[in-house]
Amino acid sequence: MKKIFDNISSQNKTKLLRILKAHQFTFKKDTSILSTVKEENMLGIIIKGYAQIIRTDHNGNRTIIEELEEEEIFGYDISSLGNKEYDIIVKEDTEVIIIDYRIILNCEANNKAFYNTFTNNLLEIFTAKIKEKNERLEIITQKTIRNKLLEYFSIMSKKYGSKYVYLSSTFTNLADYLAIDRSAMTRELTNLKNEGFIEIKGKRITLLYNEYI
Amino acid sequence: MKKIFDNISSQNKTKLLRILKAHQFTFKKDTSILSTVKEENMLGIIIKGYAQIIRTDHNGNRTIIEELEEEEIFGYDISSLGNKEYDIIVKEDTEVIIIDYRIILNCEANNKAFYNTFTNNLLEIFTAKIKEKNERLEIITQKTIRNKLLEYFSIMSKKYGSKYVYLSSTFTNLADYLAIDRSAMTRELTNLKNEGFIEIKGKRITLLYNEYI
DNA sequence: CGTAAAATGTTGCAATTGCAACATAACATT
DNA sequence: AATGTTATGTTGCAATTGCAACATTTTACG
Repeated sequence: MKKIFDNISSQNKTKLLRILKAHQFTFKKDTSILSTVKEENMLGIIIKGYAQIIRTDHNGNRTIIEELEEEEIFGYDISSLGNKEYDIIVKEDTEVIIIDYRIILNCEANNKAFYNTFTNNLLEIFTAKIKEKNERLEIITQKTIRNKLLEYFSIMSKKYGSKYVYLSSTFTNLADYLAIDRSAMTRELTNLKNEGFIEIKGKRITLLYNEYI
Repeated sequence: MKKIFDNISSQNKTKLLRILKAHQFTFKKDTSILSTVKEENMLGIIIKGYAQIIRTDHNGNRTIIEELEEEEIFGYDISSLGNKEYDIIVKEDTEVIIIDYRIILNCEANNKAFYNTFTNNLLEIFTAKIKEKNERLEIITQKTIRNKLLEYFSIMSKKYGSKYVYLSSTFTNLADYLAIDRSAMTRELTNLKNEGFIEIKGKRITLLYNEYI
C-alpha cells in the first residue's frame, strides 16, 4: 500500500516537515494519542511504531477499527476521531508527527517537487481509503450473514485473483468487520461448509464455487 | 459543500483543463456515462446538469447511491464503478469532463497556483467523502434498526445543531441508506413515536429526548 | 514451560427482521 | 382534472439473528 513519504528522499522529508510546521511526539506503549492531540484539523503520521484506532461502544465492547503502521496516516475526519467512542492507542513506543491540515492546503511551497509528491501521495492514500470504505459498505449493506460472507469472499477473491481467501486477522475480527455476531457467523460458515460452498483450514478459506452472482 | 473549481477563475479553469488533457462529453437525458467511459484511472466532473450513481442488485432492485450536481466528481474507485452493479445515469442533458487520474498525480504544473488550488480542493472533497462514509458505517454497523435510527438522528442532530431532523429525500431512500427493510423501518419509527422518543410531521422528525448515549 | 487470556465451536431460545401483500396517500405528467 | 406512478402505513408470518452460556483449543507471555 502507498505510503505517505514514497518517492521523497529523507533530505526532502526533513525539509518538508519543516515547511509543514510538523510537531513530533513520542508516545509510550499503551497510551492514547488523542489525549495529547485532538484538534479538528490535525493530520497524524506514524513515523516509527504501531498504533490502533479503537472503538469502545456504550456497552464497553472494544473493537479495532484500523491498524496503523509506519508512514500510515490518521486524522480527525478520516479516522472518525470526532466521535468520542473512538481513540488511538499506541501498541508499542511510537513516534508520531502531527501536521495542521490547513497548512497542507494553504502551503506556499507549490514550486517544490517533493511537496507535490507529498500531496499526490496523500491523494492516492485518500482514494484507497474511499475504495476500502466503499467495499466495506458494499458488504455490510447485504441483508443476510450469508450474503455478507459471500460478498466479502467475492471481493477478496477478485482482489487477489485466487479462490483462496486468507484471513489477515482472526475470525473474531472478521465478525467485527462485517458487523455481525461472531457465533452467528460461525454458524453460517459451518452451513456454507456443510453445503459444499467452502472449505476452511485455519485461516485459509477455499471457495469451491466458481462465481458468486 | 466544497466544489472542485472553488477559488479558480474561469480563465484558469480553461488552462487547467488543457493541462490535464480533459475530455469533454455531452450525455443525453437518461443515458449511461459508463457505457462511454470506464477506464480505471478516470476522474469525472459534472460541468452542467445532474447525474445519479445507481446500483441495481441481482434481484433487479435499483437504489440511488449518490447524486451528482454541478462541479461534483465521480471516479472508478471513489464511486465503486469497478462493481458491475453500479452505473452512472444522467438525469438531464449533462456535460461531463473526464480526466485521467494519473495526469493529476504526475502533472508538471506544480508551479501554477491554480493547479495547487485544484489538488487542494480535491483533497478536501476526498476528506469529506471519507467522513461521510465513516458516518454511514457508524450507523450501519449498529445491530438493531432502532439503534441505526437513533445513531442517524444523533449524527444529523449534531451536524445541524438542532433537535429537528429533516429528511432530504424520502423515507424509502432513508431505508436504503440505512440498509434496512422499509416496512421494518416504518414499524420501528412508529414504535419510537408511541414510546414518546420522536415526533414525525411530513419530512420533519423531532427528537424529544436530550441525548442518545 | 506453565498459566492466563483470547479465540473458536456449538446450541437453545427469544427477539428482531425481511418479505409479501395490501390499502391508502401523495406526487407527477399530460 | 384525470390517471398512472411512487411513497407511505400496516400486519402476519417465517426466517434470520443476536445473545448468553458453555466447552475446547490456541495463543501470548512471564
